[in-house]
Formats: sequence, C-alpha cells, structure tokens
Amino acid sequence: MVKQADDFRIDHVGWRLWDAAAKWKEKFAAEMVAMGHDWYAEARSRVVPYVGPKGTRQSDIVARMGVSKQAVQQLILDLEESGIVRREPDPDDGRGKIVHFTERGLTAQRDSQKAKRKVEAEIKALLGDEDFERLVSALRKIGSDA
Amino acid sequence: MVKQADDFRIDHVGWRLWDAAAKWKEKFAAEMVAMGHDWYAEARSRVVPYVGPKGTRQSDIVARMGVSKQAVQQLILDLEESGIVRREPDPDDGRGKIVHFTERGLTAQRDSQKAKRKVEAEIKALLGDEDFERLVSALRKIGSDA
DNA sequence: GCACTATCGTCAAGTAGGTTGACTATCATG
DNA sequence: CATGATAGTCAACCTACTTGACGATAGTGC
Repeated sequence: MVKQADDFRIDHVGWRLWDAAAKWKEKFAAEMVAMGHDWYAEARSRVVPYVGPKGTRQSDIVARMGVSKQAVQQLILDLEESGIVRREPDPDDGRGKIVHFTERGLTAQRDSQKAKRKVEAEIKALLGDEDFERLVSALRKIGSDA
Repeated sequence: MVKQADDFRIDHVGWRLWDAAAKWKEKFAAEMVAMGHDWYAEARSRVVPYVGPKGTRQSDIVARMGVSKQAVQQLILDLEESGIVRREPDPDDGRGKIVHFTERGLTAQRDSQKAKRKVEAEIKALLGDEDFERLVSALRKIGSDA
C-alpha cells in the first residue's frame, strides 16, 4: 500500500524538466520504432544528428558529441555493422576517416526529421503556439548557449 | 576544424528540454557537493527523495522509483555503507525492512531542500516570476501526471 | 631533410548503473 | 494448512560509457 498524500518532494522544476524531456524522448523513439528503425531506442542513434549529408570526419563527431572518442567509435562501429553508415578514408588526411550515411541511414535520418516534427506538433497542439514559443525561449535561457 | 554554420539539427524542443534538465541537475549537484555531500553526484542520491521522515519500506521505495528491486537494493546498500541510511526489520512484516535516515542522512536531505530552492531561485531570477510559472505549467502539461 | 610533437583511429581493460533469473523466508487466502 | 504471492537477497549479465596505451600519419621549427 502506497500512500499518495505523503509528499515525496519530487515535484520541482528540476524533476518537471527531466520528466518532460523523458516524455519527449519516449514519444520520439516510439515514432521511430513505428517507422521500422528499432535501433533508435539505443545509444547509437545519438550519432545520427552529427553526420552531415556529405559525410563527417569521425574526429569532428567526437569533438561535438562530448564523449570519449572510444565511445563514439563503438557507436559508429555498431551503426556500420547494421549498415546504417559506412566509413571511408579521408582523402585529405591519411589518419582520418569519414562517416557517410548508407541509403538505409539516409532514410532513417529523414524519418527522424518527420518524427521530430510530429512530436513537436503534438506539444504545440497541447500548449498552443504562444505558450510553445514561450517554453522554448525559457528553455533556451536556462540551457547552455543563449 | 569544425564549421558551426552546418546546422546539426539538434536545436529542437526535445534537445532543449534535455539540455535544461541537465543544467538543473548540474547546478543542483554542484550545490550539494559544495555543502559536503559528494555522493550526490552519484546514482544513490536518487533514493533520498523516497525516504520519508519516519522511514519507508524498501518495497515501497522500489514501487515508486520505477527500477528493479535489485537496483534499488544496491543503491540502498551503498547508502548504508556510507552511513547515510540504516535499515531495520519491519515490526509489522517479517519479510520487510524499513529504511531510515541517519543523522548524516537527515542533514543531507535538509541540504538537498536548500539546494533545490537555491537553484529554483536562480531560474526564477533568470526568467521572472511570471515566465517561471508559465514554464512549470507547460512542463506539467507535457509530463506524466496532469 | 629531419627530429619532435600533436592528432586520428584503434585495442584493451575497467566502471557505473542498471537488468533478469533463481532462491529463501515470510505472509495472506480459501 | 496447503498454496500462492510478496520482500529481500545472491549471482550473473548487459549497456554505455571511461581511462590507458599504442601505431600511423601529419604539421612544426630548425
């Protein structure tokens, strides 16, 4: 038996922020899975936004993602094994490798844009356009860049 | 060389939510560490909000935290080892155990309230009272309960 | 042209924070 | 009072990272 009236001190902005973020992620992953990209529930999907249309150097991905190069490499290797990206030697730097999307990867990437817009639209519908804009602007103020 | 103009598609509500939540957590943990509760940067701190002033049954903590009982137990065991909580057999149920704060735990818990209010105040100052309330209300709508 | 140092990707091992499965002790029910 | 559910525990495993060491290539000062 769990008494609800007990006030468990978890209803503060911090928790609300985290909870809303979790909800977003959950909805987004559900959309992606529904479109057949099961692996979007896993960590390797974190790499996708950092791969540009003309390919991106592995080291640039590392620089942006904010995790160790070894971690990034593991994620990229997983994506490669699943045929989502392929890697080619950098013609301009014998040490470097460039990460490209395969066709499958491009599809996933386009679908992720769709999913993003869909979830965003859901939230906009929930809040109304004005409150949505206010939310984003408040979040911007709280977050890293301006 | 990292070109910034490339649009890496990470500036959407979902990312903003996550980023703001991360910022909150970071500030909060920093406050706690500053007050001498280093372990608040670790996972075991997640248990603290679920321990009531008169002790809470381990199984109730499990029910609320939304992770496996084995995971919860590990966290509680860590807290016990560090002298933050102690466990006693439940007088009403021979199977159960009740988790209580030690003095050290109570101090940490009170300090966590202080830290929470301090970070909240920072955000309020940043946004202004009205926008702060709007933010919380929007987050509530997006999140789990109403 | 050459030593020196930094960077790129890789191999390996370790860690944090979980998971699932199996088991014992106790409780609640018909 | 047999049967099934629940509370806690022990153990093995998994994911998503980390740090350390290393070879190959690149850029730099001299």
